[in-house]
Amino acid sequence: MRMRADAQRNRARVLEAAETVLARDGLSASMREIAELAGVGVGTIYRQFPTKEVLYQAIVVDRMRRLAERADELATAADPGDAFFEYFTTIVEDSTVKKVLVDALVAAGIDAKAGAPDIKGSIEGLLVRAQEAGAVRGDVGMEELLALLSATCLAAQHNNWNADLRTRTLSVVFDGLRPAATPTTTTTDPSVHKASARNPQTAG
Amino acid sequence: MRMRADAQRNRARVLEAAETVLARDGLSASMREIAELAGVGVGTIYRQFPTKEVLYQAIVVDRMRRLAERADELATAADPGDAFFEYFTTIVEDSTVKKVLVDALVAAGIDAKAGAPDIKGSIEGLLVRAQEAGAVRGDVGMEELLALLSATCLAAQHNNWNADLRTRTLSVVFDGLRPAATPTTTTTDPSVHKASARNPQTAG
DNA sequence: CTAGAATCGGAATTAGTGTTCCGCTTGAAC
DNA sequence: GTTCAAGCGGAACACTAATTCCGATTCTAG
Repeated sequence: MRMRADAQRNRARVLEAAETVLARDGLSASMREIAELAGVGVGTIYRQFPTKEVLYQAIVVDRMRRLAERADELATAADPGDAFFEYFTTIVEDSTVKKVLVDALVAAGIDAKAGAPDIKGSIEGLLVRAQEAGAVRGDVGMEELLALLSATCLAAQHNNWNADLRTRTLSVVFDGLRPAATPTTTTTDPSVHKASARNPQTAG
Repeated sequence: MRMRADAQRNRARVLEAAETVLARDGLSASMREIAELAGVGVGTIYRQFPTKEVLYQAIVVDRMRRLAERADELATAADPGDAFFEYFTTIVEDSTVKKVLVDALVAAGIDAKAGAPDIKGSIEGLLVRAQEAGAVRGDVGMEELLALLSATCLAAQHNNWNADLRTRTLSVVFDGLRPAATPTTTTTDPSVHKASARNPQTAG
């Protein structure tokens, strides 16, 4: 059975407002604020989403889906090393602004969460390819990778990293992720760090 | 003028209980719970600490002081590299259990906080010595270091890292912090990571 | 245009927090 | 032992936020 037209419109408004507010305030955002921004009463939200948590879920799952999609796209990139590090950077960049993402990414240990697409699998794809290409140490597992990803996202958001600090910090982490000898790269000068050579203009 | 004996006893109890509860729950811990654990009424807490924040401050400042002391101790260690990495590890270890520490470490951007000792200066001492000894890349600044420290503490606590994951994750970060060629160390085998060689039995 | 059900808005309810208040208790000075 | 101010406990208050409820409104089938 189809929804009434106004109900559909309101549902969309609520989702949009929730996305905005949750991005800014994370799980501590209030329903009232979302309702106000959406231009509806709180009751209207509850008609569509039985609890605050379900509303969050809806938004987080959507974000996760997009993230997983992005990972799958990058999985076919020409340079698996670049793809891997770009993906890592993108997520950390996002998390400065998207508080929910971080809360969610971390809160539930990234996986679990009913209905969430298999983002872990998608990321693992990137990792394995990057390792096969020799761009990432072979002895780094998914656990460490997710731990590092959580860590940087959490800090980036919590301390509001600026672009410069983000670049410098990730540069250290990325160097740690690379094989000790960086055998495949053409540069033999150890003072050249890939991470700092990345050009942010390619975003989107 | 001296405090009444029972007041002194209660103050100590409150501090101890607060330390415990805050360690577990961070800033979201409730005064009621602290009072209960301490075996006193909430009013008793407020007699000694005018607000929740002052109570937190007292505990955080104390922790910071101990942390700074530890850093100063390690600053005279024989091997500045070991000292630096050991210190980093210790703090991350602690933060799995001590939620306040992390909240505080991160919330205020580590410095500021009235009355807190100059922990930033102490840490910088360790960093500089480690860099002079060639154990840490010279181009790593305090900002990145604190960012990495925040990041790992935050994640360690939030995701409840176990000892194994902590070791493996820090191993990656530490490798990123070392100079590319690791020139000074006697070991030439790159698969040997100092971090994983640490023996946890020396705690306390 | 009208009926009537779906939907709405936002006041009321519920629950949890930090903080204040005040009658009762207790340490310690004499 | 007496005295009494310092100190105590925890009920009461003020506030905030999630959730419920219901009279008023709005869609849509006919």
